[in-house]
Order: sequence, then structure tokens, then C-alpha cells
Amino acid sequence: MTVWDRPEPPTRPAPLDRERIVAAAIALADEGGLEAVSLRKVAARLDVGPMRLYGYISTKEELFDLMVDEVHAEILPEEPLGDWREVLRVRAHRTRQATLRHEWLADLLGGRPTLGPNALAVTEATLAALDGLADLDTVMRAVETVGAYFTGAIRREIANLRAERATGLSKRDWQRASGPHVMRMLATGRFPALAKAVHDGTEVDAEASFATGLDWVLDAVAAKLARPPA
Amino acid sequence: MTVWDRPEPPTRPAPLDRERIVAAAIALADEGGLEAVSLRKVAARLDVGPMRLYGYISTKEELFDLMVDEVHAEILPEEPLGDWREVLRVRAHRTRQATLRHEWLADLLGGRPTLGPNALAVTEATLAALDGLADLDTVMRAVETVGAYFTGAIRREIANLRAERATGLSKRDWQRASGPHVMRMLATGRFPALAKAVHDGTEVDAEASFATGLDWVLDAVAAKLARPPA
DNA sequence: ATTTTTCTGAGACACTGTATCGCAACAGTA
DNA sequence: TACTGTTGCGATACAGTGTCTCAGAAAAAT
Repeated sequence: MTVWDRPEPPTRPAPLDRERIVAAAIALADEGGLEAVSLRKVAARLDVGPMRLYGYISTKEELFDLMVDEVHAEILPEEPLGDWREVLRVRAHRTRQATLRHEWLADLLGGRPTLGPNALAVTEATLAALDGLADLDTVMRAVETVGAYFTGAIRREIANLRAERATGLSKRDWQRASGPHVMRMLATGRFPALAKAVHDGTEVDAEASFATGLDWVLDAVAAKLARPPA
Repeated sequence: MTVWDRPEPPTRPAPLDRERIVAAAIALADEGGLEAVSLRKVAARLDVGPMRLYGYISTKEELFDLMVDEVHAEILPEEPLGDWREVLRVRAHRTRQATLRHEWLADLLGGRPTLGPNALAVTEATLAALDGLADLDTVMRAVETVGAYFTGAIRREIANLRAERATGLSKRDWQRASGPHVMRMLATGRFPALAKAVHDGTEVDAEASFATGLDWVLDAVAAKLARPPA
């Protein structure tokens, strides 16, 4: 009975779990954007047949949900924080940073309810920080308002960033020269205020403007938390 | 030379322009969501070969851009408005209403810079309303902050609405019973604040909560416009 | 050792966005 | 009026996509 007489052991299928699948999908998305994520490519990256994935997820949307929740693990701060304001601000900034690391997150942010364990943990931490500072409705309004702000702001920032990258121009130059189109539009004289804004506007740091807008919204929340609602 | 001797005149291709294309695409999207919009279906609706469209747009993304700009025509109010606060509030509410009419807009909002003529007109009107009330940087921050808020809020509202529709439950019941999943998570005791919120939370009207959050943000803007920046 | 159950992956299906390119209808010229 | 150059249309093709079905192989149970 030499080695050659014995057949090769049957090729065991590559081990698999959701963690591995999500990691592969995130890697693909980080490299080529959300559109680079196809079930076939994810499967190929794991040396697995495409249909194998359907044992772990039942739809591509679910894969996206898992990806989003996975990133929320990066958003949840490891150590407890100070007052409610810091909690909200840190959450906003960490979400922004995570989105800069995983730009595809901008395409998914706010697109569907996030009910994964990590996302729930983030929400829990936020609510806990505001607990007792006002009645529940006010607290919810505060959390949602801040969330709406940073979701929208991050999406716009990434959208602009992509546009800049596509033309290879800075934001300001891009506005100035984004195709002849905008210039021509401005030249028509139909948009005087806009023209002035484009002409006189200084190029502002994206992070600074994000932070400033956030502070404004936090100020508003502070005002409402201060005195109980009518 | 009877009629039957003469051949039919050659079938002239159906007349076409961007307006028609965009209208067909919007109709499809209104009926079946963004994913129901395919170049083939748009073309079929216009009795036209799919490739014909490429004379008017050069990519599907461009079609989406045209659709978004078309809806912005509904957002621009026809008559001039009062003070800056009313202008911003009306813009937010009209954007929300337009998105409720065209839910697919939620998927596109904030996803890419909007440079079409109608979107520019909306921006122009907004900037004009704030012109002179503060230095340009502050004005821009105000417009962008409010825009970020309502963009994010609208997206989340539509996301929740779709989730409710998928389960056929009200928002509150949905949170309570969205699969066993959330309930099981809450039952673990790891999310006390969240559990309390779900348990004690009253069902709030979506429009009211949108309006309230908007007012908060507008209050914040008002505070910054009042006194010139440091 | 044999049966039952589970799981896997090859292939197929109905689509998608887009490139290519032959053909037909038009405009301009002789 | 005949011809030719140009344009623009659309059939066909290509390389993908998400997902279904199902024959067969491996694992578990008997």
C-alpha cells in the first residue's frame, strides 16, 4: 500500500463563516467600491462556489447589512466617555472617520434601518448618555436630529470627494471649472448669489466644516435639553 | 395607383428628447423603485431601441442625474417667500414632500453633487435668501448644515417607511416585533436604555418629528446668524 | 454496512449596462 | 434626377449580475 495506491483524501470544502464572508466583502468594497462587491467575487476570494454563500446569507442586501454592522464595531468607542455632548460628538466623528476608511459606507448610510448587534450597541451607548436629561421624546428627537445631520453631512462630503477625484481638482477649482457647465450656468447671470458664493468662497477644510455644523446642532440640542419641553 | 399599390411610408423613428426619456424613467421609478429603471425598460416604454438612449445620455448615472434635477423643479417654490427661515423651512419640507411622491429620490439624495439647472435654481434661491445676513462662510455653513439635516432625516424616514411596509406593521410595532431579532437582543439585557426607549416610546408622527428637528437646526442657525462670527 | 439527511457546486435563467458595426434614411452635390 | 457622403438607428454581442434548480457527493444516523 504505497502512497500512490491510496487516493487523495477528498478535498474538504474551505471553512466558512459569516465573519470570513463579510471580511472578504469589505475588502472588495474598500478596494473597488460597493459596485465591486459581487457574490461571485466574494466567493472567489474565499475559494468557494458562489452558491455556498446562500447558506450564510439569503440575499445580497443582507450581506450589505452585515457589512454595515461590522463597520459599526469600529464606531463604538472602547472606553466610556464623558457627558452627552461628547458622546454625540465622538459618535459623529467616529462615523465620519469610518466612512473615510470605507467610502462605500456613504452609499449605505441611512439607507436602511440598522439592527445589527454593533449598531444596536452604538445606539445603546448614545441613548444611555442622554438618559434622564429630558423626557424620552426629547431625547429621541435629539439623537435622531444629530444622526440625521451627520449622516447627511458625511454623504455629501464623500459625494464631493468623489467628484473632485473624478476631475482631479480641488473642491474650489472643481466648482469653478466643473466642466464648462457650471461656469456657463453662472455666466448666464441667473444665479447671482450662487456666482458670488463660488467666486468669493474660501476653500474650507471638510473636517472643520463638519465639526462646525455639528457644534451648531449640538448647541440646538443643548438648548432643548436645558429646559423641559412645554 | 390605389392605396394598396403604394407602400406604407417608412416608419419614422419615434420622436425623442431628454424630457421624454426622463419622464419615462421617473414613471418607472415611481412605480417600481429605482431598481425598476433599466435602460431597456425606459427604451421600451418609448417604443425605441435601447441604444437610442445613448444619443441623449452616455451612462445610466447621467439618467439618474437628470431624474434628480427634474424633481428639483417640484421643489423650487413658484412664488417668492418671506425671510430666510421660511425659505429654508419650505425648501426642507418641499424636498421631503417630493421624496414622498418619488421615494426613489431617497436613494439618490446626497449621493452625488447636484449641478442641474433646477437644482442650481434651488440653491440660488436659498443663498439669495441668506445673502447679507452674515459673512459668506457662515451663510454657506448654514445652508449646508440645514441641507445635511433634511437629507439625512428624509433618508431615514423613507428607510423606516420601507421597513414598515415590508413587515406590514406600524413603526412602533415594527420595533417591537421586527423579527424575533430585536426582541431577543433587548431581552439579553445588554441594551437597557434602548429597551426602555422601545418600551416607553410613543409613536410619533413622522412629519412632526421632521419639523421639530428642523426647527431645532433653524434655531441653531438663527443663533449664529444673529451675531457675526468671532 | 446501509440508509437517510445535509450540503455543495455546476449549470441555467433572466436580466443588466454598454460596445460594435452593418444598414437604411437623409442631405448635399453634380 | 442620380449619386454619394454622412448620420443615426438598432440588431447583435459580450461580459457580467443575483438567484434557482437539481444531480450527486459527503456526513450522519441507523
